[in-house]
Amino acid sequence: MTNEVRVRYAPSPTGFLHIGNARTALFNYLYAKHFDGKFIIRTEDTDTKRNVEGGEESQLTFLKWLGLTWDEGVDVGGDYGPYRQMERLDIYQKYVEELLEKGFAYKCYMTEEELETEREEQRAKGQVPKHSGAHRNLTDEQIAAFKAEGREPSIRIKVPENTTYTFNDIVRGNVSIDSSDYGDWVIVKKNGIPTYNFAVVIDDYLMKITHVLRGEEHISNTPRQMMLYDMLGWEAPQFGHLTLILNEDRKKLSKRDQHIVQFIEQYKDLGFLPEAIFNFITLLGWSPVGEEELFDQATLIDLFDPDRLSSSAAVFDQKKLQWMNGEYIKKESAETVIDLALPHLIEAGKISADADEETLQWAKEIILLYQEQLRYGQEIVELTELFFKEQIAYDESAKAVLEEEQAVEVLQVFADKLIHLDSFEADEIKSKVKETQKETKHRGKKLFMPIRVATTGQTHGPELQKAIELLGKEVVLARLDQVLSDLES
RNA sequence: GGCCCCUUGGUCAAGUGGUUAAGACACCGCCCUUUCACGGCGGUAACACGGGUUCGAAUCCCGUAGGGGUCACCA
Repeated sequence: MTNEVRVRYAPSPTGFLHIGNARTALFNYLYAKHFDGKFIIRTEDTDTKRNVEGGEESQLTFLKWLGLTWDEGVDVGGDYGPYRQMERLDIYQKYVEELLEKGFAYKCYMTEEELETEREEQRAKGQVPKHSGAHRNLTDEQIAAFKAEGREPSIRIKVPENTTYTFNDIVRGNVSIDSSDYGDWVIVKKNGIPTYNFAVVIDDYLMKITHVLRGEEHISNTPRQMMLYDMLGWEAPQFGHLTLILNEDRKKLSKRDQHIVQFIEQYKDLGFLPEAIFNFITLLGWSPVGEEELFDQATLIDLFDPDRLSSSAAVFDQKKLQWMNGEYIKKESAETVIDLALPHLIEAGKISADADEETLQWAKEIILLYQEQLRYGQEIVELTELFFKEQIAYDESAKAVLEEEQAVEVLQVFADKLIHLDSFEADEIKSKVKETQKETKHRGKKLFMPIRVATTGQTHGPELQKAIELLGKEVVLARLDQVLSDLES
């Protein structure tokens, strides 16, 4: 099993699961599953200042919600643990010493101020800020003096000269970057904690990671990591840099883009289905052969082909996600649709949280009336507005319908028939519509539209008879009366 | 600014030297349904630009332009 594919997703517990990170996780997952490999979750928590309480748990919770499972990780264990970097500090220590002994790394006593001054000077000269390596060869006296001042060292890598790092990117093909673009960089911070670029290499190697799929923003980190693989005499995994997800302005999606919902948790709260999000995100930066777009997870795993990963960034189209979610909602059971939508009616105050059985049943029927059109749970609130409003407003197109010459007659006759209806049910209502047709000789649009508009206030909506039933006799008659008296005056 | 990456309709995208340049979302129209919705059918709309290479370029090469990423003791 030496060729076993092992890939990982490495979340930092700094907040909620972002759509971009979810996508990275998803592609790693698909990669692992497609090649019958292992999918590993490793928590990268070395930035202790940015870690947030519950961050790790939240990440894992929403990864699970999306339908991902993993073979190794903090919660499920595995043979290559621990899976949390802050619990691997002693492991890193050994390699830090090796690098120091072999002269690949050195202690740097420069202070933050000195570093900043150096950068400022370089910028002033029009140069790109690059660490000078000033402390590469300190004498024992100098070191003693710094220590006497109470300075703590960080540990830096001596960046090799005249070396070109080339890697065959899974997404982009050959990428090469010269070592001269890098100054000596830090592998262990003053606080003794390793940096990302260092810990990642040690972990990926020890965890036998074979393929690293990560965001494009990591391209410039890759040569740093390759230096380490070289120095330690290890073979590097294969890298693949996924394109970024952009906002409508074609900029990297940032938390400031408030018009775009960006966290998986928010999508869950809005009443999106995990299967739809999984499906949609997979199609952002990857496409299968053929014209199908709706796939379940098993099919996606089967179809996944890293060669078809796109190398150009994609704009996140929320409208299409909504459409796709709607496609999934149509196929869902009544129970699931109700679970998705009902909480929103309650939250919006349309239905009381402790409503009686009859009211609840009524609300559920209303929800199901909209199953064909509902794109996400929360949308139910605006869709069903007409069922909860006392006064309905008629827009221009609605007024135009009511002002057609046959409208009054149709509504008059229809209202008279409804008054005498004992069981106010869709079938009965339908026959009353039919009787109205016979009596008034109006049919089609001329018949239905005035009724629809007068009762619902809308020219578009769900199935009419059922909607009228759910509106209830009292409300319907009141609305008809109101419209008629308005029209007559 | 240096380095790296990217460039097919408004958006997602197929395409790997010869196609009427797919398909999906959105938008518009028509049909079905005696209304609406669903569904079906159709339409508008694209190879950033300029040079090569070639009998022939969206496809290969070189420029230009535009966009993006990155330049931390953050990941």
